[in-house]
Amino acid sequence: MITMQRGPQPADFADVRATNLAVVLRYVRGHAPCSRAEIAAATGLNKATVSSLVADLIERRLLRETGLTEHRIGRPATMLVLDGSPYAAIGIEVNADYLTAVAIDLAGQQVLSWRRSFAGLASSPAQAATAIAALGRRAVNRVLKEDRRVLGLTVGVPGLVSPDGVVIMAPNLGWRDVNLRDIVNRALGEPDFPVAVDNDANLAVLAESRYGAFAGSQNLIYLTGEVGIGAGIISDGQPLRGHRGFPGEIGHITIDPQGPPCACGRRGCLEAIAGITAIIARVLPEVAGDGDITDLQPEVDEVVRRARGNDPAALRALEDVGRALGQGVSILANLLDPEVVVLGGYFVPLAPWLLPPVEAELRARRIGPEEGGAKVVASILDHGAAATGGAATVLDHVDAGRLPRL
Amino acid sequence: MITMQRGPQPADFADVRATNLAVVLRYVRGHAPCSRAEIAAATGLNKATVSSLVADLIERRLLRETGLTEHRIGRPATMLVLDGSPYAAIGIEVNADYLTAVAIDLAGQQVLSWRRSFAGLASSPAQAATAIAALGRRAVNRVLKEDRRVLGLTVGVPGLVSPDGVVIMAPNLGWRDVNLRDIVNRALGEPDFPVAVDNDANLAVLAESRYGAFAGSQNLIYLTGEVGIGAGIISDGQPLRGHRGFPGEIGHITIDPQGPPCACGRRGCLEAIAGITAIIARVLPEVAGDGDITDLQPEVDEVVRRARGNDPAALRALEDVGRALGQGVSILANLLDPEVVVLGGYFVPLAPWLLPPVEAELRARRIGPEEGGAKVVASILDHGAAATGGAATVLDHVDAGRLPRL
DNA sequence: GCTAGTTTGTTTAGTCGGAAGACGAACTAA
DNA sequence: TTAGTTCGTCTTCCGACTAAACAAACTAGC
Repeated sequence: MITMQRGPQPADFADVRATNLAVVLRYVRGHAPCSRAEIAAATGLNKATVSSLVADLIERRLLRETGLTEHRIGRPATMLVLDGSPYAAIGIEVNADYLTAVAIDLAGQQVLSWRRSFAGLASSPAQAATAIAALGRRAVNRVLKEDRRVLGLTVGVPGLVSPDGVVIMAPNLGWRDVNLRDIVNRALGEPDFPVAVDNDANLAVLAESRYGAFAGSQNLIYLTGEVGIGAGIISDGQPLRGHRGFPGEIGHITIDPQGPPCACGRRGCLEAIAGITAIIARVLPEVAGDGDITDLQPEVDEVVRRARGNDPAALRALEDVGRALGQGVSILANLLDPEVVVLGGYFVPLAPWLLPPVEAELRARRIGPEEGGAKVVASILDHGAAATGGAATVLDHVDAGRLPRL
Repeated sequence: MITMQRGPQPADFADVRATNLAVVLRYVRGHAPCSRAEIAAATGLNKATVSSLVADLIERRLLRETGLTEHRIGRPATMLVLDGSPYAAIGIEVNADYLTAVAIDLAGQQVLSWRRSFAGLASSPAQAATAIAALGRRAVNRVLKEDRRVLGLTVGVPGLVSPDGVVIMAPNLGWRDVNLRDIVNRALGEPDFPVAVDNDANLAVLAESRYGAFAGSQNLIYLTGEVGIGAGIISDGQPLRGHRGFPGEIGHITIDPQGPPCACGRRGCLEAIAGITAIIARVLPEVAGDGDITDLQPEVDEVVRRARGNDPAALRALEDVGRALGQGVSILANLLDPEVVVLGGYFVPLAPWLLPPVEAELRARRIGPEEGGAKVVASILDHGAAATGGAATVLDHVDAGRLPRL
């Protein structure tokens, strides 16, 4: 099927070829190992065409033959698998308290995963970009040392990012109007692979739709459970982009007009109730108020410890938080009708206590029929979801037909 | 550009042809009258190809030559325009208090617009379907009498509609699990054109994106201001569908936990504050409470009269309603980043009093930068927006390359 | 009026890529 | 050994776009 974009975008043979190459590539991604005949039968493409396409993909080293089937009637089939090895895509995730770098090969195998601490708010954008570029350069070198070509590098940032890679604002990093893509691109020496910058929730939801528990879902939402709460939305299989590229700002929905004050100046925003700092302040009042944002993992661990120990105050607090979160999720579910809402970030370790009130709230506020309604689950990806998504977005271009030339 | 769907969807020459036919058709729709040479220059297609495509479209009577240019250097160009006349698409809108039928030709010209009263809640689904089919049959006959072929008929219903045309629930009609598409299709005698059923907000937003003040926008939201409040969403030029096909349920967001009770059992839902019956109850307490839903236009007219007369209670009530609506719009704007939110239905006559508080609330709750943020406007289409959208959705299939065979 | 220049749209030849079907290869079953 | 089955390639054909030449129809200017 050929679909239309806004402007006049005529199609020609190159498009047909690219489409069919991508069809074969994606079929093998999902059904490896498989034979040419199987691909032809499943896709409807002619056997000869599949042979030609596969030859092309093998020549580009995107596919590899991997032996014959045996003990079957008829001529044995030569099986095909993705050959991820010659290529890799890199994703880097910027957070208020740490950086993550991930590289995955074409087959989706993680070939690198690094985490280093990072003082986001304490760094100027230039310093931060230097740190990001340094991490990126190290990742690139590592990948090159393994004889892989780098297909692209995408940076995820918790904030509003314009389509051309300018960070319009990132409150938790203290940035405004930083052209991060250009800076990183220059710091990497204008490499021959594309450098992109995107919102962390957008990237995380992409990772979730590829490698999460509901991989393959066409309609899912990812909630970042970090200092702020943002939503990444995949609708009909495509990331929702919006007019300016700033969708997913759900953190400042008013949940309780009499609730705690929020940094935005209002009271009772979702973020002010269910953001991780708000949770910590509520459960661990004794450590709250020191203000500076460092790696919050120790505090989260302590919250988990208290909940595990059935500390009544902690349990009550988490139930309140879960109800608030459930209200937010209900709005998302009724408005966007997703198949699943994935809770990410620091919500993951707290999920055993958050999920029941979230689900109760969702049930109570559901408009549509029960069956098929939105499920809520905790992410099975770790904190590197946005970084993984950054790498996945690079692979998406390949899957969509932009094959790397040899 | 060829984009990918979920499954393996190979492309071949027919797809290329269909794509390019649609490219030409859509170019002429947007730039008529224009010449073949102009189309070739603008689209990048070869002149010979454009000639071939245009010949094809003329043979199908989708385009028409309309004379030559004069007084220009060089050979005069033969101008092309859309030839809407041989075809028409029909849309029917079901409301709690009336039915609307609209037919438009391929050029987007309205060729028919009827409104008849209809007792939605008082009718059984079978009776209602009979009424709908009767109206549809009359519209079809009228169109056929004008020597037009009917390309399709789409019915808009205020409720949850599954992709195969089953009305899962429509509270304001009292329907549950009604296979309206089959019923109407049978009542029309299994015609050779497709019959579809869709949610009214989905159709209205489509009409808005084609014929409204922001026609052509790729990211817009339409709020139905009827007895309930639903949202139709167009994102990246495509209607947002959701996992089950039930997006846009915004009416039961909690705006004020201490607000008036809602039919859903909670308090202070958006619909319970800003739905048209709630507005009437607030501004005209003396007429409220009679319960049965008839055509509400007289009551709305009275509300407008009082607001025009600067009745303080009415003005205060409308400002409160506007603020509540503004909260709902803010959630939409921050979550989906639309270019514009269009207020429809009974909100249109009340817009002069609703828009200022809505905009104030939106400004106060805006997360992203000011410039380019969501605008809020009243629809310039009348109550038949969903019907017009129903017809437009039929034309969309043509524009996407599914040309009618002669 | 005639010629040069310009623009339009068609014609012709060429290329590309997928479809259809024949065919050889390589296996199992009997 | 033979029949049957399946795989993958080869050959032929066709449809659709491109490129380039060309005819048609006009204006401008002498």
